[in-house]
Amino acid sequence: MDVSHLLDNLNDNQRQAVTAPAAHRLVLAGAGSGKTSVLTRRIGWLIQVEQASVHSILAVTFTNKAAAEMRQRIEPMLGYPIGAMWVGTFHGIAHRLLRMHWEEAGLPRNFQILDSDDQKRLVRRVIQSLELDEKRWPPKLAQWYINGHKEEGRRSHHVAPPQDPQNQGLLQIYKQYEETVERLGVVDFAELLLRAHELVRDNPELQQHYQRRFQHILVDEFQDTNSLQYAWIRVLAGDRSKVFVVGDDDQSIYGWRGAKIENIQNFNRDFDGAETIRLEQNYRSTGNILNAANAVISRNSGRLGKELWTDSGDGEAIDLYAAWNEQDEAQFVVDRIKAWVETGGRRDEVAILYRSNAQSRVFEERLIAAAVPYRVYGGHRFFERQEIKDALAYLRLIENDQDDTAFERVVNLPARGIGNSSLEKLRAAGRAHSCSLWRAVAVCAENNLLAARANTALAAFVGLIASLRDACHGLPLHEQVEHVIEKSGLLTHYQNEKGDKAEARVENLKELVSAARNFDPDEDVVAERPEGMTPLAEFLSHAALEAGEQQGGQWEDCVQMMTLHSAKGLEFPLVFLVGLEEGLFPHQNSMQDAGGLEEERRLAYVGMTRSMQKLVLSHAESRRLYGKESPGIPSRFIDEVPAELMQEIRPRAQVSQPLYRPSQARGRSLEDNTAFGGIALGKMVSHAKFGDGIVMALEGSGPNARVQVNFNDVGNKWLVMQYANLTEL
DNA sequence: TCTCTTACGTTTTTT
DNA sequence: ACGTAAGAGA
Repeated sequence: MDVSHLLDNLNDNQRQAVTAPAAHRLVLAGAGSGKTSVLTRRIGWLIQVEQASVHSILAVTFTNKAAAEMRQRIEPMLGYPIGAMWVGTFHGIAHRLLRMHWEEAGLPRNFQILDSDDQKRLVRRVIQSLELDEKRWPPKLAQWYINGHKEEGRRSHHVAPPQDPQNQGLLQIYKQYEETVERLGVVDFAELLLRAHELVRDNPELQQHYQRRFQHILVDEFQDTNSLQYAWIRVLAGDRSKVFVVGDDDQSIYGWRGAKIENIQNFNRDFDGAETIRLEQNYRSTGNILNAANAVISRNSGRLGKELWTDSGDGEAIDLYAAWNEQDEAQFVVDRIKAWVETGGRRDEVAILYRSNAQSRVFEERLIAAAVPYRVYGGHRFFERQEIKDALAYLRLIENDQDDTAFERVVNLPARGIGNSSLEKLRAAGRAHSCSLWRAVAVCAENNLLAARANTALAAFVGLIASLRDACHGLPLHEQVEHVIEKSGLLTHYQNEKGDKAEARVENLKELVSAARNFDPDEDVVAERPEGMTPLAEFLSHAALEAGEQQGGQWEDCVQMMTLHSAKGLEFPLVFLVGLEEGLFPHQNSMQDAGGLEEERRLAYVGMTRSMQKLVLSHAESRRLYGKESPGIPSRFIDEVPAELMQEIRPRAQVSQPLYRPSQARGRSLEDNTAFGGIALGKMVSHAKFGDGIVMALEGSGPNARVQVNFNDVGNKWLVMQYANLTEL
């Protein structure tokens, strides 16, 4: 068989990686070194040369996008569809294992997936049911605690009993959460991985089966794996499979969510006889950009070592702009973009990269003023939108009425007279009988625990769900969705809602019907389709696992704006890396420890290496962020770029007079306002009825002057000065 | 039950 | 500064 197409246009190292004899391999692939190409051709090589069966290959990625891209590149290469090959995300593959072996995994056949928003709500309910103070144990923290333990492979019974009350509370929440999730028959993201790991680890037959089956395991973005994913790969591999991982320790930027850079650093130790192959030739950026990026990243310690190079010349200098403030910075960038377009460049060749989302606003304002179309990455994706989740909650209840998260979400949406007090009684009944809210409805009815009106309303809700379930039976998926949206009253509810968001919501609900119509389960699933899954159940899993694109349609020639994190993997001819100030980038919260700072530096490295032709760095001498104006010290990352590679557009600290003065805060000056008499912030005052208190705020003037006083007995009150008759103490 | 007020948080994001 | 979300009052 002619396999030259697998090796065309590859450099020596790439070729070595593609054709390496079977053994464990670590491919250290620098930014822009053609790693996706190597990965897909490696798979082609295994099949066409090594005669590996498609069946024997497992390819794992982090994002659906990467998985889809890999599939799309492999199929034309082989010339036939690869349905039998397992290509997917960690979560997707884990999900498939659990669907196929739900019984061994101890899950109900129709288990559903909680996304992180669902999970947070559920954690919150658990905290409330334990009567713990949400101030002291915020749901977000508890969620982080639970997922953190799961990602280290720890169930609640593995956690050593803590001595301090704070952690005791968290552990108690974790325990209760485990029980609840079990009862509801739902599974969160971390649970997918943990359960799939336990399934293969603790079940000798399955373990042997999969270890025999997957002769070749390939992993993309290996530097982003967490402990659990690493353990999972190891148990699936056993000691026969060959593991081929591709990654770049210098691009590890997800340590804060559990990724262990040590995994890539220890690969050669843990996988016997592993050999490292480096891809250092870069096909993306100019020499100047690479030299700058190399210089910055060289300050990190413990690197596996790698230096990018190119044979395509130095290119233009890197520009450095010292702006007076964030407005000036944005205007400079917009002017540069206009010049780029005027000289024939496209807008979608330009990216503005920043450390945190809050920075996008100023750029948006200036771009709008200059009538330059743009697109901001991030924000809610399709299946995460409120109205979509509402509709999905109805569908989930049809599929599984034990799902309290879905029940709570829509029991009173649209409003049907089931208020918080009735719900609280319902929850109490559920707790008392350890049953779902669905069953608690019947319990309450039998024992007359609720007001007659609430009882009727709940009975009607239960009846509604039951009738939706009946009506949907046998209908094609999209008609089920359509029916539920209409008959549940959701559509009418959003149609009647006012505001500019409402219209988009109605549109989205209709879009959900189309999504259901276009949903083709076959595309998603291999020959070993899990038996007994309804199309609806598959659709719901799909919605949770693949939240969909940010927004469709707006792709045409727009300036691209995104955080440095979301820029990973992308490339643009012209890149603006903005906000290079100490405290902002590197971010304040990451500057304390060496590890955090090194991750910030890798982020800088990622940002710089996005640029193909021209890189522009900028910082502001003064910046207004979160309502406060503060002076900015140029980021250390600027100093780490060799000066000879940079060209200063406006030399730093040359003049001290800002062009744009920071706008004066429109604070009311209190000195010239006589309405408050001698009353001022922080003073103790006395009121005839409320007693003594301290002045918290002053507002308005003349007859409208109001004062906020925190009274010792009755707390905060707003009082009109004119009538309050306060006396100073 | 709805609307208004107040408090809060605010690095990065995928599944 | 600003948006959101929970809580309080009408």
